[in-house]
Amino acid sequence: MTSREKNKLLHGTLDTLILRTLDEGALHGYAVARWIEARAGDAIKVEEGSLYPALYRLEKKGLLASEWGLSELDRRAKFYRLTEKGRDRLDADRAEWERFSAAVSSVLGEG
Amino acid sequence: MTSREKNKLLHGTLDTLILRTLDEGALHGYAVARWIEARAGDAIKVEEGSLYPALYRLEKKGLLASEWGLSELDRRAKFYRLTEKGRDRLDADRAEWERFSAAVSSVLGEG
DNA sequence: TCCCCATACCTAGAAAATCTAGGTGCATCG
DNA sequence: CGATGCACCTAGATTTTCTAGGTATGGGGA
Repeated sequence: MTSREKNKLLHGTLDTLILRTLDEGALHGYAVARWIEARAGDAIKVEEGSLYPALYRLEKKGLLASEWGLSELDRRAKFYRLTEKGRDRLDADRAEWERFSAAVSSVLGEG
Repeated sequence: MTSREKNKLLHGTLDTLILRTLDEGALHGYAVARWIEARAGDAIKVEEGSLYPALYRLEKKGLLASEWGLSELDRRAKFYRLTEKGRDRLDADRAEWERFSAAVSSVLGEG
């Protein structure tokens, strides 16, 4: 392996993926990871060491709000939901992703 | 701006963009940056503080080879070209980008 | 003439994000 | 009774990018 970082492309997009996931409704952290992985096929693995720090970051920035509760399996779990600010950020991030990924694809393209 | 990093999505893709650019033929560093920016519209800005370290990294890994020469304007310039290993890496990176960007888009998509 | 800008390179240090590699506790299944 | 899955947490290493400087040359405009 050249680098220790498995998913270096994830840099900067994980936050957006989390925001998008919670746009579906409140979920606890563990479920957020599973949801993203399910939608991504096996192309993205959400490591817990990336996930939890990301959730704290987002909450600290006021993009998420959290609340303790019980999971589907009656386990203690922290549920996150999008704030209004978070929804705005999601819109902006989506647009930025479109812009950026189109640019990269156009650079990578033949000719 | 939330973060000091202007183009946080660039993380991990810059190397690939450089490899792809040099697949066109040998170019000096400064020209690589201009070429990428031209292809990307104004969606990507290649900072010199990112560019040169990236070129050294890639050369150190054996993906690029360099040689001093003269630019179009007869200035001293270091020309880089893809090695065989670099071309292989480009192929792999392209595939990984396709895979990853498709996954992100599918997560971000509605529904 | 003088200064600014573009070309072309280089680098140290800060900042940010991810991953590794551990850890906790509890419940369920074999 | 041990392993596995759920659900959370975190310190430290690693990597990459950016900021903000620097060098040197040459041409164009005031």
